[in-house]
Amino acid sequence: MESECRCVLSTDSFEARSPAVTLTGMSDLLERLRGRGWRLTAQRRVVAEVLDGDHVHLTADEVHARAIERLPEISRATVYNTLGEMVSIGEIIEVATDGRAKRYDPNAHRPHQHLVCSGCGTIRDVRPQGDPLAALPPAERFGFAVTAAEVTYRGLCPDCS
Amino acid sequence: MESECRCVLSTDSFEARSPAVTLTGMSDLLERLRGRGWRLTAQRRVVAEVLDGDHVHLTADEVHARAIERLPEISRATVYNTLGEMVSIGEIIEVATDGRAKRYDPNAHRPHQHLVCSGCGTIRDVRPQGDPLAALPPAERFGFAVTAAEVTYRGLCPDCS
DNA sequence: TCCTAGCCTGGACTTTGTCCAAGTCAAGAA
DNA sequence: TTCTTGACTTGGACAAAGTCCAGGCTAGGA
Repeated sequence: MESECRCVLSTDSFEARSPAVTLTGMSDLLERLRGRGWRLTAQRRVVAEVLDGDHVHLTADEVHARAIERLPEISRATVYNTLGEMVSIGEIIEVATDGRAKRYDPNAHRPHQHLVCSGCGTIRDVRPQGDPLAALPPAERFGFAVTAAEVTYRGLCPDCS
Repeated sequence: MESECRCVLSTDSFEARSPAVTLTGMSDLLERLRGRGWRLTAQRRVVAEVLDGDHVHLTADEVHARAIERLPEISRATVYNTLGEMVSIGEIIEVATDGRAKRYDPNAHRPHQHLVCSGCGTIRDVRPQGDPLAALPPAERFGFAVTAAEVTYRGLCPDCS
């Protein structure tokens, strides 16, 4: 279901490794965090590493479980705090596709929507054509200042259908 | 967090409709439930009554609170069970707009989307133009059999902006 | 009126998320 | 390099939302 990320490197090796495509995004993230005056702790580094990749939509608990593999003493509270902070500064996106646990999407700097499998829950990032906001006529806005539209497409993935 | 917002007048005043319309919808629902072989208990009747109306998006707890006013001994478990059953047979819709408690929307037989105030949480039913599904090109479907698209518009309501 | 499958109840339990006091440490200053 | 300090982390308690279950109740058919 969840895309298994093969980039399981140690915390230390992380910033020293070659600039592979997936890593660029992460270095950018860590640099941006430092630029905001964040202290770069091992915990924050690990949370950022765990969230690296495309089509990554982990719950806080999943992030914690993967973080523990690299940094066994990291606490649940720290994972929640770090995720919350990253969301509040717009570095990652909170996704609520099922009314259960929130999921966290590191792909915050490229506008996209989500395609969810009704069978297994797999989520893919997708880019529909046009601007979904444009489909809402003024008469249907009830005086709201509408600024965003989130679309969740649903269906069965190849494995479930 | 729930609406301090005065733009949510009473449910009834909104579309200036006649009371008859409302009641018809409810009778229909109860009739449909009976038609499915449901035993019509006082508890189910009360849950259906509480959910009646336009732009109604209550949490399970809110449904329970209102149900208790009419039937003090109704239990939380019964409310959850009844809501779950109504959702599973398609008579009401589950809405997850904020990653907190699910909300329940009785307007299941008219296709619509939701407009949510980022300030106070108020939710309105809206009808965008066109079919949002059509905006997702085959190349972006990853082999999924896509069957539905849920759109959540966000912005500030007149009172919050 | 009686019977019984289906429904309801209260409470225990799980999952998800928040809060806090006390200890730890990253990074700038000396 | 060492020191200092305020930001960060920890573990545990707590809260909110939802699920499960044994036992009692009842709608509706016989």
